[in-house]
Amino acid sequence: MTTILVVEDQSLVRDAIAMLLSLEEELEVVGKCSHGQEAIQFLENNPAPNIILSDIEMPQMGGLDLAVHAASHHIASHVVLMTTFAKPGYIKRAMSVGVKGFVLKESDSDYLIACIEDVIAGKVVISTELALMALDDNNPLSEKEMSALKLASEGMKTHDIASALFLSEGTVRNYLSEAISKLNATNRIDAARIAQQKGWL
Amino acid sequence: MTTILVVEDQSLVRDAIAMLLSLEEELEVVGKCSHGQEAIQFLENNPAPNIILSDIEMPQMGGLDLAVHAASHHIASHVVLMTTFAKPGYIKRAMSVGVKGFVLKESDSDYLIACIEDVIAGKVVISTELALMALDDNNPLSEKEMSALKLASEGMKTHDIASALFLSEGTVRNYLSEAISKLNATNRIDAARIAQQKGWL
DNA sequence: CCGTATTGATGACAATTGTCATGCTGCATT
DNA sequence: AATGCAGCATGACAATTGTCATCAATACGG
Repeated sequence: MTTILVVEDQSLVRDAIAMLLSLEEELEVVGKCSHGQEAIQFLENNPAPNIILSDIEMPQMGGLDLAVHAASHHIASHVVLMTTFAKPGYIKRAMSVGVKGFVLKESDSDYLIACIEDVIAGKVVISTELALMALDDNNPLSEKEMSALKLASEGMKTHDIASALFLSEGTVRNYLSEAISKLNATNRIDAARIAQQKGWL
Repeated sequence: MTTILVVEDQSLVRDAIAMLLSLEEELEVVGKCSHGQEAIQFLENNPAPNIILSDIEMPQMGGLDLAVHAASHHIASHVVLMTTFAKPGYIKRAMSVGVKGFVLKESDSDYLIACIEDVIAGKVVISTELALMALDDNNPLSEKEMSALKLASEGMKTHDIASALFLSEGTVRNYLSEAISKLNATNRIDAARIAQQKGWL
């Protein structure tokens, strides 16, 4: 019997997927959480499930951060992530964090179940389409540029970004300028949009 | 027996919800479509189901347009819409188009099933929370301000926005300034973020 | 018909943002 | 050691963006 923890913020979807999985003979849903924080709570108070099936984009804490937590706390669960959008950056980050499976919500339910079985059997599952996309994903931004752009996308002014990153305003403006030019954007808003779309923030 | 057509673009979610519903004794899923166009095809070639359960945001054709089609073609189905975010504008439009139920994906599966039963029983179902939200939908932005903000959020420069809206640059800057102040934002990025979050763009 | 809000539109001015030239590392190549 | 290269950091300057006072046009109530 394979035990599964389902993490997904929309309860309708969470319930539906949990139901779908529990109809399978060899699968058992042992927990349902609505975001990463809740999942961590669950993991602290319960034996590790065989599979943690989590959405990526969630309020509070997303699936990638949950995977990081699981890895760093030596939790013996395989992590499988689901996502609506195929953002190359997500895939790379997921792989580097030891995620075992990556499923698009566009794919159908049979695929999800097959994926879980394969992961239990020791495989790492990711659709070829996604793998290719992750390969030619050459994020040109440096760490600093990304962090500056991230803060800018949240509406912070140059001055605030500068003090948050312990830099002078000029430096921040330079990073953003670099990002704008590397992404062929017209301004920081545009740059942030492009980077977010690729999953780089 | 109540017959249902499920319309939702993410197949994983579509399959899961269809499964969830068909576990109920008195419900029968007679069709699954991935967007409005497909649903219209289905309706042309099949008897009208009792319920059309559709997502709102979909590629090709969304749930609101599907509801319009159903109403104007005198299709004897009750339309129930699902949505991720509670955007007041959606609710108002849905009601004016004769939609019988409105369910957030945040709500749980029992609620969805209860909602379907109530709609079949002749009621119009919308959670109090949503109804109130639609009522005090105090969007402080004017049409012009919204359109300017929308374009700004896509990374356009003042100059481009001005020519797109046939205004002078000064006017555009003024609209954006108004929007920034009304939303207590620090700059246009921040304002766009806030407005988007409220579903005003 | 007249005051008086309200809304749309604008430019002057101030503040913020974007670009660029310039040093300064450290690191891999030659 | 010398060279080239990438990232980091900065300030000067130019361009864009935000604020504000102002002026029409329209609407409303007396």
